[in-house]
Order: sequence, then structure tokens, then C-alpha cells
Amino acid sequence: MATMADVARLAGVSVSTVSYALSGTRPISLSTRERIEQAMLDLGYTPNAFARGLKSKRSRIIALLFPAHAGPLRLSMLEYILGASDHAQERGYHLMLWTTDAEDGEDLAQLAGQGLVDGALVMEVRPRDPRIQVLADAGVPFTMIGHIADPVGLDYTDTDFGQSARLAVGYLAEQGHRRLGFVRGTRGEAGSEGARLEGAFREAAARVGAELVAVAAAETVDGGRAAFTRLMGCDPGLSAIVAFNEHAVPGLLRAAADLGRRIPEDLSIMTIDMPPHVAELTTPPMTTIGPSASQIGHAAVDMLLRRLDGDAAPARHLLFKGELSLRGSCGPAPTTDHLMDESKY
Amino acid sequence: MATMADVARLAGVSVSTVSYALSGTRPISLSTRERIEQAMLDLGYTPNAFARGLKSKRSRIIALLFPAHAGPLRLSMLEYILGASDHAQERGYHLMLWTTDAEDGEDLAQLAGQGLVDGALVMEVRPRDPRIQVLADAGVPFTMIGHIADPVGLDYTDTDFGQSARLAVGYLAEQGHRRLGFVRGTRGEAGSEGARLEGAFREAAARVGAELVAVAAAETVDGGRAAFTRLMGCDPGLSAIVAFNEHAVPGLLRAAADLGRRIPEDLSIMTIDMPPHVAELTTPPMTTIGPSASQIGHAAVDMLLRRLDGDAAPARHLLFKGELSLRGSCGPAPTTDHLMDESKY
DNA sequence: CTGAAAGCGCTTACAG
DNA sequence: CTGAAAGCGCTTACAG
Repeated sequence: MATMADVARLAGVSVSTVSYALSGTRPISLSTRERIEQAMLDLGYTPNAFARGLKSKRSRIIALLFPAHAGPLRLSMLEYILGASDHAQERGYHLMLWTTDAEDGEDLAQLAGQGLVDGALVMEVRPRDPRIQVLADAGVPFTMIGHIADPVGLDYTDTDFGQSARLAVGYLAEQGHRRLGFVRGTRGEAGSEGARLEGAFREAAARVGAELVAVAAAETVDGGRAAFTRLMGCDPGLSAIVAFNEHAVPGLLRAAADLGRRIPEDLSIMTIDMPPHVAELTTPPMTTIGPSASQIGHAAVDMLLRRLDGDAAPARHLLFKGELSLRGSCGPAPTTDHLMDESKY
Repeated sequence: MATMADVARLAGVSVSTVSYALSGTRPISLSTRERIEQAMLDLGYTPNAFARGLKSKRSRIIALLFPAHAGPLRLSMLEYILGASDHAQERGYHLMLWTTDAEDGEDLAQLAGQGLVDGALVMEVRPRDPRIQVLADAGVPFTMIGHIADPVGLDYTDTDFGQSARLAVGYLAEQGHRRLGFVRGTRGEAGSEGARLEGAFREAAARVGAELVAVAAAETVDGGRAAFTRLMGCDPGLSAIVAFNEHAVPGLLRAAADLGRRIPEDLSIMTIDMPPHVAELTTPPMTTIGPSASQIGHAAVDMLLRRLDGDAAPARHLLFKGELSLRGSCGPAPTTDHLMDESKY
């Protein structure tokens, strides 16, 4: 590999001149610049990333913290990762994947201490996520995708849960649904995504005068079945279910089929954050709601790089609107339910 | 951040002694070692990765080349990535994600030239993949997941297509299927995964005396529908379809339903390389065949690290057996077909 | 068993 | 507009 000294020699200048030509941080005469550029081309020169990082204290590497073992995988996770990675590379940064769970914080402190990364993106953030404190202590700037219970002073990107819930419930209400079910995952502690989204749906339902029962489901087929049974136990008359738990969807569908409930004629089902190709696999294909995961990943990188560029503005919280993708799993509420509803009044 | 000089000062030794204590490359007296370890703990010392990389010419970083825009995403890709990342971290390496397509090779040559990575893992390898030459020219050791048309002298891990095809066809033959359909993706040039797997299925079918018709399908719902129509046009009597194209599965299922073909009573469908949670989404759930993606990612890292440790053995080709996961989408061949078959003789 | 010193390839004040 | 030189924080012969 050619070094900067090689380039300087070939161009007949000093290494510092080569360095300045490369960074553009001081004026270089045209003829000198041209000789340097030619020399770099001739030698196939690429600056050594380690020397640069050692001296400049900037590595142009950002870490993506993804706790791979914290739960089942979903395709949307890959979309976040690729959205972030693509944009980091566009901006001239490398993206390093840290998949150790680092729950104890020990490993993560190690990693952060190496000075390898300029900043970090934190995925799958939980209400009291120990990683946040570790990063703060290590002085590593970071942006969250999602957020901890108390995100004051911290940058994050997230789904606009309020808007998503209003959009979903509004659509279902238009279709005549007045009794809704909501299924989240098992990790529903206060402040978790599941809990926040459930709250948003409750509010949205109240706003349109609909009833809502919510249950948690394990991220398995049986979990979905059990959730369906519990929902129907709570409200046998519910006509639509919103699932914030991709892995419970097969169980929901099968339990419904076992009871002879046709979808969408007897029961509507909507899923949150399920990518199109996955949504097409069910029969009928799933109507879904959610923001673009790759867009969120992209925006998280932008937020982080802004901090790395020295922006000292107050913390930003960037929310992304969910979009409704109509497929076949939602339809008008069944008429019999309408009659039942009306007979109550 | 504490430096090695800080540790040396606190422990009352020279920096070189600290360095040797850390690397273990020369004997250090117990008392000295203890003082050094205590000092490192007290200071929360972590070696600076850049200084280490600059001096030692080893970064302990490997790149994972994943062309994010080369086609639609599948969950198994995330499994490869996480399998590789996890194992790299276990072995003390960092994994850097390179998702630029780098088809022209220019970007990739840039990246490889920075000296940032000790080696690379190449995913989604195509028969004549320009990335391979770029890496070879840059002197970056690498391991492929999949392989180019002529992989002589190159390390790779891959699915054992022959075994997978024999297992799949053997199972279908046991169930009485004698006329099979095969659906691959659009990129079916000679030497591609699709072409190789198709060849393996042809051989396996011939071995058990079954007929096989193969078609390509676009990675869309409509692509799947069109493929179904073409298959049925070629052989209206086929009773089982193997899909090496996850994205075409919804179209296949719907086209079959449109013709009133029940699954699995009238038609069996099997999918290659579809993760369990995705396989559960269809009705009935998909019977699948394939190796563990995370295992392949893990093994690819092992292969690469062995080279980085100086292993000069001949190139290794490591094939992984596919496993059959029986779910609901395959069953015995319909009896009417049996009768039709027999009436021919 | 331990230390002093050179040097990896850059960046960046300092000097002209 | 350009150069000589210090120094980033390590590793590793060289010397004892």
C-alpha cells in the first residue's frame, strides 16, 4: 500500500502539503494540487484509516447496537439496519454492527472505551435500558431508535404512535368497527413500545367512541392462539383486532379459522410494522400500518452525524408517521354486530 | 481516556511492560502483572484501537459485504448477518457492514484500500462477481457465502444443494409425487444459486424416476401467479411444487386457490430457505427445507479467521446440509393423479 | 524478567 | 502558498 510519503515523493512536495490537499483545509496552488492528484492516482493511494483515526480522534465509524438475542427476529429490523448502513456510507461513515447483548454493560463499556467509534445508534431500546448510561459514561454520542422511559435531553427517532393509532382506529371506525382488540408482545412494561402503543390505541378508540380490549401474547403461534381466546373471552362481539406482534399473527389467524370466523367478513385483522412481502404471505394478505423502517434508520444516522459535526442544539425527537397499506385482511364490520350494537341502545 | 502511559506510570513500570502484560507475549513477574492489572482496573483502561491497528497492521475488524440493493430482502439474510456478527464478536473481532453495491468495484477498492479491515465476508455472491477480483487485487483475504462460477483456490461456505434436493425429492416421492414443479428467481444465469439448485433437483428427480418442470418467477406476487400458470401449462398433472423464491410464494398460493386446488390435498408446496416464523404465516404453514443461515454465517467467520491466523492450507469448501421442516403444505399425492399416472402404463 | 527507543502513517500547530 | 517537526498511543525489535 502506498503511503502519503510515497505520494509526496512522487509529487515532489512535503507530506503536509499532501495532507492539506487531501483535506482541503488550506489553499494549495493549482499546479501543486494537480501533481499531487496525479501521484495519488498513479500509486492508487488510499489514506490509512488507522493513522488518520489515531491523529484526528475521529474514526468516521459509527456503531449500530442491535441486541440480537433480545427477542425473535423480524424483517423490519433488517430494514432499519440497511437504511442506517446505506446512509452512513453515503455520508462517508462506516457502520459497525454490535450484536452482543451487553446487558450487563461490561462488554459495551469495553467496546465504547476502545475509541473505535465516533458515535452509536441504539436499536431496540427498552424503558430502562442500561446501555444508555454506559454510552453516556463513556462519552460516546448516540441516537436512539425508540427511546427510554425518560428521554429528556436525548436524541431519538421513533414511530408517531399517536398518529398511527388514530389513523388505524379511524379507518376501522369508518368501516363500522366499534369493538376492537389489541395484541402486543410479552415485553409490555410501562414505557415500552407495546405499552405506549396500547395507550395510544386506547386514546384513539375513546376518541371515536369505540371499545378496546388489550392482551399480551407470546411471540409464537400458540401465543397468538391464546391471545385470541382471551380477547374473545373479554369481548365476544369484537370485530377487529390490531396486532403489534408479528409472531402471534399465525396463531390469531388459525384460532379464528377454528371458530369459523372468516377474515375479513367476520373479523378484520391489522398488523403493525409488517413489511409488504411478509404481509402478502397470509390469506388474505394483511392490511398493515407503520412507518418506513429504512427511513427511520436513515434519519437516525442524520441525527447522530449532526451531533458529531458539533451541533449543540437541544435534543431532537423525530417522529415518523405510520402509513396504512390496505390489503385484504380488513373489511366492513359484520352487519350482525351492527345490529347487536344497536340493540344495546 | 486513560492511555497505556497512564497505566505504566500508576503501576511504576514502562509502557512496553504494560504492552507485553496485555498481549502475554513475554513472561512478566506475578507482582508486576498484578500491579499493572490493578492500575488498568483503577483507570478503566481500554487500549486504543487505532494506535494498535496502526502499529500491528491488524485491525481485528472484518467487513461483511452485503449488496443491499441487489434484490428483495429476506429474513434469512438477517440470520446470516447476525450469525456472522455474533461469532466475530465472540472471537474478538468487529464486524463492519458494507452495503454499497460496489458493482463497479471503484467504491469497494477504495474501502479495501483503507487498510481498515483484516478480511472480508462476501454475501450474495453471483457467478461472475466483480467484487471477488477487487478483493483479490487489494490483497484482502476473504470467504464467500455461496460462490462464483469458478471458485478454485477460494474459500467458501454454501448450502449442500445436492443433498437438499435429494432430501426434498425423496420426501415428495415417498408421498407419491412423481411430477414436480420447480420455481426459482429471476437471476438464473449459469452457475447462479437458482441454476445450481435447479440442476440438483433435476438430478434428484431423475434418480427417483420423477418428472420435473422448472420455471423462473419474478420476486413478486404476480411473478408467482405467472409461474403457476406456466407450470400448469407445462404439466397439468403436477402434484408438488418446490419454490426457491420466497417472494413468489403468495402468488403461487393464490393462483392455486383460484383454480380450486387445495393445499396440500390437491397440491403440495415446499419452500427453500424460509425461516420458521415466516413459514407459519401461510395457510397451511409451509413445509420448508434449508440449512441454518446463522450456522453458515458462523462458519464463514471461522474460515476467514483461520486464514487471518496464517493458515495456508488449500482452499476449503464447506457445505451445509439442508433440513426438512414438515409443516402443513405438503401431503400425499392426490389419488386421482396416481390413477392417471398408472393409466399411462 | 524489564526498559528505552524507534516507528506505524497520518494531522496540525508553528514558522516562513 | 509551502515545509519541517511534533505527536497521536500503541508494538516490537534491541539491549541489558
